[in-house]
Amino acid sequence: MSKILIVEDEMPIVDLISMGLKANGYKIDYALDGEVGADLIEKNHYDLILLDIMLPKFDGYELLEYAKGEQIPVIFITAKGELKDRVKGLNMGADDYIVKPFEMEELIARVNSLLRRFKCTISLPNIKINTKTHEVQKEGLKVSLTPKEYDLLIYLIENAGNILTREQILASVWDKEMEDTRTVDLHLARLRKKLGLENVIKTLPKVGYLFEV
Amino acid sequence: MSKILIVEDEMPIVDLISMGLKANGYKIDYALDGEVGADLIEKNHYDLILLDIMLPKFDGYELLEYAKGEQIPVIFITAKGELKDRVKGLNMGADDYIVKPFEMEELIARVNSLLRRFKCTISLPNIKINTKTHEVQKEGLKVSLTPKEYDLLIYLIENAGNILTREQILASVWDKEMEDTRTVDLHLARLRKKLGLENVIKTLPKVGYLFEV
DNA sequence: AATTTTTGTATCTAAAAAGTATCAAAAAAA
DNA sequence: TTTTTTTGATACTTTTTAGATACAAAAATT
Repeated sequence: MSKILIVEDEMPIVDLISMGLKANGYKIDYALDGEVGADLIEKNHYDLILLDIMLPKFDGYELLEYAKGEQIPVIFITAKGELKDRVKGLNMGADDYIVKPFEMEELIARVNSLLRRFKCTISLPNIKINTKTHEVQKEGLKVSLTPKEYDLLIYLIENAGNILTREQILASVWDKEMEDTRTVDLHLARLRKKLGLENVIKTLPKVGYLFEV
Repeated sequence: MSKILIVEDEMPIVDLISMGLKANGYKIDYALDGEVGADLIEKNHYDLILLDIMLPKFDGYELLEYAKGEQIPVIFITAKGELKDRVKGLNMGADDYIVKPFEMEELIARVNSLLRRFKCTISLPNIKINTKTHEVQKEGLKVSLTPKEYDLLIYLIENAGNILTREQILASVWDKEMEDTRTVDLHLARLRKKLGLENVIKTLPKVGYLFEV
């Protein structure tokens, strides 16, 4: 389920958008000003941001810059007539815009389309994964993973926040029963090393592993 | 995603066009005069050029000639009434024209249509393919591909950016089921060699191949 | 603190996969 | 038909990957 952040200072509009998107299966957070927005972006992972330009605290452009730094797709919300804003927004890297007042259908269509355009990438702090090409980047640099490593990584991410026993991992990634070798440990070690995940993949002694979110 | 070059000296118009096209998923570069335009064409690969006739440095016609040398489709932007220009432009090989001031919808429709129409030539960095005659050029020089090689190349391009397993390739290009020979590898190797695609067609061990975009 | 258990990791080898040269069959062209 | 071109099978080489083992380090237990 994709998570969307709405940054918009008019609560009625937030409600409206939020309602429409929730009905379409999206998970919504919102911020009423830029500061809270930046904060939320930093603390959470969003798949898309809906951004009003006219914001209290700091304006939409700053937030846009921030969001693009995180490579999150952004749809700009602009008032009618604010052509300048739209141009500036798109030039700064916004991926689409929508003009107030807008139809909910249109918004949803644009959100769906943009997510489709973007969704082939999983982003974690420092790490980016292109699920289409299996390309993995660490701090912008390509890291080449073997298929097993890649599978393991995806499995860990899918189960991020859950404790995984070696048996579970072995069963899911290797399709094997109980084994009494260091295989799982070994591959986890390689992942940790290659991607600098020493502090993200936690070892729970006598229990298993945990990919922290 | 197609890349479009706008060559136009009035920034507001550039902004306007740029905005409209970006929102439709095109990637945009622009040049404010003919010199920069020629430069960009030389350095990058564009799928289409939007070209104003009245340009500083050298005029649109020169640039048009240059663009047509590269076989890139061109839409001319003309001011109202300049019938002469339109005729001249079309005679010189422009593929379409649009009259200022124009509706964004119209421009987008024309761009879409022209790109569709021109799709009989596929251009990649260094490589040009005429899908009508099946002629393939590498750095301007004809490279003769066998039918299988050609089919394979087209298939790869159509699926550029996606991982293709040997099974998929075999199924699509050979219309065969699972095989346990080096056939696919062999043909890939021949393509790589003939077209210098060693670094474009990636091998993903244990997975398949990837034509990088 | 000493011991035991568990986990981390370096090294090495087997095996799997991919690259490629060669050659013969099949298809197309002459 | 003969010749040429295209296709693909085979065999061999090189590269990559997976995983076992052994030992070190860390954690848990006594």
